[in-house]
Amino acid sequence: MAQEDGGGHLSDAGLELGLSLGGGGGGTPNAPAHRGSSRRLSPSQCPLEPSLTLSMPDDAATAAASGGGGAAHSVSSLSVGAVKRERAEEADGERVSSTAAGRDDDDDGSTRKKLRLTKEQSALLEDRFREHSTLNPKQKVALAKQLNLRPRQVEVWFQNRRARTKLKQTEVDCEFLKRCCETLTEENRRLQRELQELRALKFAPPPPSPSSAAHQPSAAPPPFYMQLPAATLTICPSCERVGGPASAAKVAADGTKAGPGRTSTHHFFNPFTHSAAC
DNA sequence: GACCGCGGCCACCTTACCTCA
DNA sequence: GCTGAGGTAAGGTGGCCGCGG
Repeated sequence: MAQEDGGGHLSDAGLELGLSLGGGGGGTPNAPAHRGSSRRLSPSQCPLEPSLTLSMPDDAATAAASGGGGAAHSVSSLSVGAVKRERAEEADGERVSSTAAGRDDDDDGSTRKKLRLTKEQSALLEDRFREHSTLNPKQKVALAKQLNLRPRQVEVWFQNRRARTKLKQTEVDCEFLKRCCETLTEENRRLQRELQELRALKFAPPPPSPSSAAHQPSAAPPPFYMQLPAATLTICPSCERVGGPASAAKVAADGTKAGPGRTSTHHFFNPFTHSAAC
């Protein structure tokens, strides 16, 4: 699939994330086709429902180097399906370690004890996460051994860490979209005012001198789309026009574009939903 | 080659526990 | 000491993919 990050790499506390708007994806050491690493966020996660997808950094190269893909499957994994085995073994007393919080002998099996990772363990896990947001089974086992934890704990930590990162990223994205929305609203208001002024001018008596007709909106700030990064101006897939607010503004200004049967021809390709209102 | 079952991994949601104000 | 909020380890579930029969 060889998906690329859609751009917008944001750094979050040193964590590089690929923010893929709509078609993103990356690579994981374990997944040859990078399955599941780029998922649509549920609407509940973002009130603006931009249908964002987030992707983790592309680790394809390192995956190849570290025996990812098929090789990863050859290593006996200790996850989910194996977790049951692992837990059964643990129930039999074959605990690797749960000494992280100094509570290693208090488990009667009925109550769930919360173990806290030590600072050193957390720091090392963070380091590894910065390198790769996912682990292949070999790395997992090695790291678990190094940290004196169970592989399952390392796996869970990475899962939770990814979730936290994604949540944080979602908040950032929502904030960005909110600002976009506000700016566009303001821009729309400004254009409406400008349109009203131009209409008033049209029906007004001709000006005595050209200089007085210089009712230039040049004092106005540059349109919003001029302030947008280039990545937000995308090509509409259906009509292959440059999308984004620029096209919408162009169409709005050029009334001839709207035919009899087409009330509005907005070539505003929304990069978040991949839907062009053409 | 298509189909099916299985194992593995992941995202996502939820729960339970811990810490702190 | 009690309480509520926030953080986080861990449990559970469903989906996707690769592999082998």
